[in-house]
Amino acid sequence: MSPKATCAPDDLRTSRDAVTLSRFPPTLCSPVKEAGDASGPSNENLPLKPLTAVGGKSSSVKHPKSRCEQSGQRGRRRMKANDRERLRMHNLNSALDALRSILPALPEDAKLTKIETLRFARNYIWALTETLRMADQHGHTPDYLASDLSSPASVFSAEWDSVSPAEAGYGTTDQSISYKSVDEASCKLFTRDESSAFPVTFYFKCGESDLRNTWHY
DNA sequence: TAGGCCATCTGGTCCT
DNA sequence: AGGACCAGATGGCCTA
Repeated sequence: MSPKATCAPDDLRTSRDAVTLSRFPPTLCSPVKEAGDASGPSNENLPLKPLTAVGGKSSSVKHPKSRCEQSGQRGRRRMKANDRERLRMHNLNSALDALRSILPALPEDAKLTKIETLRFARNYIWALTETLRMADQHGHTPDYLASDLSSPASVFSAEWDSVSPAEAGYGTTDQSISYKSVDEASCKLFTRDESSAFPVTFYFKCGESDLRNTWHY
């Protein structure tokens, strides 16, 4: 984006020290009403974390006079902007949590980081798409999965378990996940149909590498 | 203790 | 004018 400006007005100029000294819990500088007003229509049930020290998670920092305490329109605008930004990031984190929830479950205490979640999701979607493609090649694509294979977004993992064998007319398609580490996991997809091309095991990666260059089964 | 991750503040830019 | 989005900066927490 744009380079940072270095010519802010004196009253708002941000030296490192100034920024540091300005950080303290929003509760101390943001009227409750304003924090609520900053929310959009979908924020009421957003579980806001306890307000913490600015720039950190502890409340043990001192709270010297900061920009937040400035009076005047500019200070109020900045406070409202901070509230909106905080809310925006909370919404972003909620979306990431929702994404984590539909990815194969991780072992306890192995929550994916943000970047790992995005990379894992990308590779997982790709692997599922490959699975469908292979099943299609072997003539084992149930109707309910025979959607447009070029559109991975139309495939939801929940669907694997959502149709009974009788409904689908095929062996049950299922998956089991095992993790070698947070960075690498294998996903075994199989059916009970003996003649099927399954089981197939995909190796997922959460790291930087492109799954399409490294995957195997 | 260093490094990774995270939440938050902040100012700039773009859009409505 | 105000809101959304973005990236830089900063400090706290956690772990190897």
